[in-house]
Amino acid sequence: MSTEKTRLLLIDGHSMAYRAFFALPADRFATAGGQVTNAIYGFTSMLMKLLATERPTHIAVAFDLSRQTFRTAEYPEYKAGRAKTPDEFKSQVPLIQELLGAMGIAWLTKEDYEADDIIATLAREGREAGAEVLISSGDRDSLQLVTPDSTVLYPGRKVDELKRYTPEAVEEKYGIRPDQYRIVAALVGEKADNLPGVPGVGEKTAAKWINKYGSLEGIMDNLDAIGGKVGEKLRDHIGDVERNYRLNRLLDDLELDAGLGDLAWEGWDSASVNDLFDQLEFRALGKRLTEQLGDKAIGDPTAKNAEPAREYETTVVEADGLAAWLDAAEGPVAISYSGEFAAGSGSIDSIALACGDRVAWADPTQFTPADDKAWAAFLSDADRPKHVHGAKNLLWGASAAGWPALEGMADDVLLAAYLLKPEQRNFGLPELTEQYLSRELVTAPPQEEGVLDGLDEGDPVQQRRDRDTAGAVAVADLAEQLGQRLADYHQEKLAQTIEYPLAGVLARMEEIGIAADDGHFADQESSFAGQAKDASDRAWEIVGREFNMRSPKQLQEILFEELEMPKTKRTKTGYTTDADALQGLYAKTGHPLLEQLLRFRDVEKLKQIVATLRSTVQADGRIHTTFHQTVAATGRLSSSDPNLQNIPVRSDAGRAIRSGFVVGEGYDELMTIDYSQIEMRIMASLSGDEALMDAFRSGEDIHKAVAAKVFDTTPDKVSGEQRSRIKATSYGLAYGLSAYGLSQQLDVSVDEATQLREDYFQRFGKVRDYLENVVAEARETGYTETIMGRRRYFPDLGSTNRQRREMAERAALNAPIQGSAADIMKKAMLDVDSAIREAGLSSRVLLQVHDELVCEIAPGERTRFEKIVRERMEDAADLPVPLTVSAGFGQSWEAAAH
DNA sequence: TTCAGCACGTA
DNA sequence: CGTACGTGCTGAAA
Repeated sequence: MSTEKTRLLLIDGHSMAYRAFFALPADRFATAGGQVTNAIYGFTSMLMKLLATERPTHIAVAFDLSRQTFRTAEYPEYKAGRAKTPDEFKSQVPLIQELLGAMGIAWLTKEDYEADDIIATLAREGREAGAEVLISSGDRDSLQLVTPDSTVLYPGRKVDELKRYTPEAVEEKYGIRPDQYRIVAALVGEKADNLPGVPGVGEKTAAKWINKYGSLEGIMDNLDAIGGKVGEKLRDHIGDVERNYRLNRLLDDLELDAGLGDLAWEGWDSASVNDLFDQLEFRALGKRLTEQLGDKAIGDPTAKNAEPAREYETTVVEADGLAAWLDAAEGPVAISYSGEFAAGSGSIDSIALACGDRVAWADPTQFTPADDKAWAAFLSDADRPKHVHGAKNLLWGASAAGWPALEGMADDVLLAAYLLKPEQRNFGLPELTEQYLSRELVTAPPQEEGVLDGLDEGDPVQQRRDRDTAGAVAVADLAEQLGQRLADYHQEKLAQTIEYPLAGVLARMEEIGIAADDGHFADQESSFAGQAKDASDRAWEIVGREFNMRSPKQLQEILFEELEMPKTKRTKTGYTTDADALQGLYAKTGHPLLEQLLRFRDVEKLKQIVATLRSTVQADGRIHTTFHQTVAATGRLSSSDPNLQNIPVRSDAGRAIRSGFVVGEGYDELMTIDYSQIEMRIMASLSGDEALMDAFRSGEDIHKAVAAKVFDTTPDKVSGEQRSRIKATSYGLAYGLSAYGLSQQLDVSVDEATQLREDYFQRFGKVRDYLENVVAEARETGYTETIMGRRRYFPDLGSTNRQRREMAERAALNAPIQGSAADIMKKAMLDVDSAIREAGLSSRVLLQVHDELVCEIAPGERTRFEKIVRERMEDAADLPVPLTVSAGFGQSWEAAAH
């Protein structure tokens, strides 16, 4: 038997769970089935920390049963006026209790009493038994329980910070003894409990009185001696004080189902906890629990959750040995590799192959001619299925090494995982291994004696070998797992026909890059810099001193404090100084500073863009962006390093930057080709709205045609104003724009904007039905789908938080539209790619900007190439309205605009 | 050095 | 109080 002193930990379950609920974003914590888990996760996390740091021998968690208690019976207004407990929270409480069960921790409730009363009772029992008592509560009333043997852990400012209230700490903070805390609380009142105190009396005043008169009785006896306004208020509210004092006493003599003896903590049941963590889709917590509290585990904590690393034997391929290994490999081969990679290029110095339980490793830079031949034959054989995690780097490296084009890319687990959960942030191989295989990516598997002679663990070659062999095995297992899931969720076709082959197309586009005219960029950079300097000089002169025009903080001081301009829209930290607001201020005040600020912002931004672009021009004189296939939740691509999908186009000066993207040597010109109003066409098609589809079929200027229907006139009579309003309305619809938002954008009244929407839906009623239906269906199923079946999940649609819910509604309404457009463009890119190869053309696609392709045309191919791209784009989807594209040609991206 | 907040570029 | 992204700067925190 242990002789260690009893340490009793008492936790207010609701308060801890509630804190967790508000500290963690609900949308980031939900299972695939839609169960929100943020409170459970946060609660578990806090609990683990408490257990690990406090090491209690006995534990109990107390929960409130309902709002109705003996306190509400005595004073019905007690805790009235509190916001309704969100359903999202309520549904998590039983799971928390289930978790406590698995953790071997007792939890208690008591009809008619609050959790704090249970805690007070157990605390008294503990103290009487000579235990050291720790109380974790978010209710200040628990401070009355502090004694030399009872410490209250009260949440601090940060979520995971707990302040230890010992008698000394209470005294330091409030200037009174813990047993006097009830008097402070009674005098000051507790807003959260709807217990008003004495107006004007705070903790300081209360402490002063208590110290002067010793007790509440003492204060009551000397009511008339307390002078001033506060004295008067005290006398007016003394009834409230007495009531508060009565109600805030925690009862410590409840009859409970469990006593101290039942609270001994034996440890957590690893099998149950791991099962529950699996069910809740908590990946990292199990590991943390084992690390922090492995000694308190009952059963093997690693047994259930962590599948054992697969047994495999690594063959280090010797000279001329690759062919034999490959010949003996039957079925799919998983490939993992490493090397050095830059945008569009790379070199590979480590390759691991896994097939069943056979694993091979080789350094391809050491291949003999025979190995090279076998490797090339394997890579280019479409009948030898290959599995990878992220093909693009391999494709860059393959191309740089002169290997043939890769065929038979049967599975890319990176892309598969993205299709299953497009909103997930981290799709790294270690993460996926843990997520889908419930095991760690072991980088140093047990090795056969002698296999690794001459290599020590710190050797970089050895490290690559360990990492890649383990990686290849993980890829092989993941391919199986994810393949099944793709089938279950009907994402297989999308994976096989769109995402997997697209990776190859993107890798090539990245490798090719787009030619840059650095002389042009340099000229622009200095021109923008000069203009920025000028604007800045003038602004400083107007203000009378130098300041940093790039600093919103300094700007706010000058505009709103020194110049006392009217306040703009609030931000988290002050008032906005964005361009819209500055323009508004200029309209109101006409202050010359604002002109300079706006001009500065404008040219400074452009300068910065050009400077960034210049820094990314590679030795070949071209800019090689990276396209990301697993980032945008809707299915779009994104672009980075640099982002070539947000090069300015709206202003003249901005557009001039596009002149710096030019046709490369050996090519004739650039072509830009884009879909016209693709999202609106999709909206028309998906809604089946005849009027809107007609408008598109008419072939007229779509916004004019729509405006004519809304305003009940003919297209030729539509004014410019009418057209632009309708255009904004049409696009706004696909984003879930509110009447207020529309009014802001069009600078009209909300009434007018509302009317405009009404008129619009009057003529295009099915569009409204469709948009509403999308959201309703997503609420039912939990997800939306694009025309190609791409899914996106929306756990927040059931949120009780209005802002979150409405945000989810707008995103859900937009997802099928934006996502279908992305599907279509991806399909078009693949079709264009095959068609180019079939036709044997040298022209090529360089960039994709969502609905636009930028291409480089080889001499003499313009007509044929345009026809191919145009047709493949137009035919990429079979919609009830035509997909139309328009193209332009020129020596630069700007000149190729149309 | 890292991070949040702001601002702003595109479809 | 309009969806989807990426980048650079400031200023505070570490």
